[in-house]
Amino acid sequence: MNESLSKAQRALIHYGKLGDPENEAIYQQIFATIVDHSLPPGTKLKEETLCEIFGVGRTRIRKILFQLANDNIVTLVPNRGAYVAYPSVAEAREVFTARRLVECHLVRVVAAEQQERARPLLEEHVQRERQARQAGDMGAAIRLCGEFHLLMAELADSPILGEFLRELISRTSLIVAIYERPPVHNCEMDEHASLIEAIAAGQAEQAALLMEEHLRGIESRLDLRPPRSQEVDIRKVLSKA
Amino acid sequence: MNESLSKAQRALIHYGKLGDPENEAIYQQIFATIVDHSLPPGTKLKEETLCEIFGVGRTRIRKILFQLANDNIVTLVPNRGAYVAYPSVAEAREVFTARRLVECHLVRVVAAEQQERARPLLEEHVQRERQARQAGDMGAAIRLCGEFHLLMAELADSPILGEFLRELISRTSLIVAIYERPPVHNCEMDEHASLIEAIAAGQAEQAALLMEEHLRGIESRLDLRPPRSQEVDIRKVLSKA
DNA sequence: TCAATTATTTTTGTATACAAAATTGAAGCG
DNA sequence: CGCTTCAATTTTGTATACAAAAATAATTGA
Repeated sequence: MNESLSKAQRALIHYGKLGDPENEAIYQQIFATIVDHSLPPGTKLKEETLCEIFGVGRTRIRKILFQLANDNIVTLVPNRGAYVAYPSVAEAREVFTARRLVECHLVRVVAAEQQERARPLLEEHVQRERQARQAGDMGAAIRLCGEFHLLMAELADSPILGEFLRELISRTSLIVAIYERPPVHNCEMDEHASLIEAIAAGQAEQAALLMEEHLRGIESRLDLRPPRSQEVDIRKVLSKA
Repeated sequence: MNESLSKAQRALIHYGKLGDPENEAIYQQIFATIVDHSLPPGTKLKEETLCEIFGVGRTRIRKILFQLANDNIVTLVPNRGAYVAYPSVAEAREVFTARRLVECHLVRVVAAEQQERARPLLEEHVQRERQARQAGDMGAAIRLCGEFHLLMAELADSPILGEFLRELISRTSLIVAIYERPPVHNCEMDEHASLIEAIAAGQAEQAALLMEEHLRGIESRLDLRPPRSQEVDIRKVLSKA
């Protein structure tokens, strides 16, 4: 067989991007730890340390860090190493803009085409999140809250937008970790509940509106004013003395 | 300094994702060759061969292939190697859906907020594309046509949506290579021209509409009927004899 | 004492050697 | 002649050794 395009190729055997299941597991573990705020933004991720933790060589850790960088939750600085990403205010704003665009679209599709399938799936999920929150497991709660939004892509049968949304949601976690104002309940549960109602009723526009408000609500509970700590003109500050 | 978050980190030194400029150049070269249809979908990309071509070790080629896989224009099959991606019909459809969503949004923003800045930039670009086409350099024409669409993200100052769009556009190139019907002029030049008019006039809704039609036009000139070569039920076909 | 410079250590980047898996080609059997 | 089985070859996956760069510590001279 001299043919360049093999059947296996067309069949699209999707193993996750890292090929090996063990690599995938390590990736997921680091990913989860970043997203649930256990590793705060800016944390240095030294290769050697990760090697020891997971008992693998540097090659594999390197591949995983590169993947995380592609997810935009890790920043790779040449010759300096990997850090948990620290999104800027501008990035934060655009993440929310993009989320509104994508999620309003998805929720509209789901409400229009998948009302019946949606309700049980979504309600079961909200239920699980409620339980995690009551049990005090905030890590799981954050993860489940993100997954709720990802379910829209699943229901709309939109893997490409889903993958993009997955990125946006994990970046949102970092943004919240950096810019949250003291008393923040990330995703209000009752907002999810009323969203489910609109979807199940097939009210696409109403659902889109609720999603829009929901996301604006999250954004508005952050402190995204431009002039943050850095950005100070040393000259002006010091010339007062 | 024991601090985990360094100043260099915050400053976000964006070197391209591959760190080294030489790696970036190799990446760009392979990327361009795939997108301009020199390497057709399904082509096997053997590591050793690429090493010889570019005179570098396998480690670096590997990183570059991994990056291309993240762009979704290369598929990595575990233990089998890298292939130029071969998007399915379903993927093709979703790429166009996502493009309509993103590009209509961007063009609306540009028409509403950047009318004055937009016209000269866009017209100069269309001009260059026209020249390439007349010179018969179809590779450059394809590239420039894609860049025209990317300019919207630039003008709208939306790097995140821009990066996503960059992916979608390069995937479109593969899709066109696979599913085009005989006489296809990829992006109609005059459609771009009327789009520029609407933008420069600040007619956001009109511009969005034109973009929508433009993208639907491209999609409609493809042959995206579901039952393609594979997908045949062997039993049914053979039981007739 | 403090700043600048140099030496040392640490950490990342790349090539390469070796192991594992897949492909190819050759026998062997029906 | 076609099909399976097994060996030989090719190709990918990973660890590791070494080079390059950055961070840290020590030294020197005002």
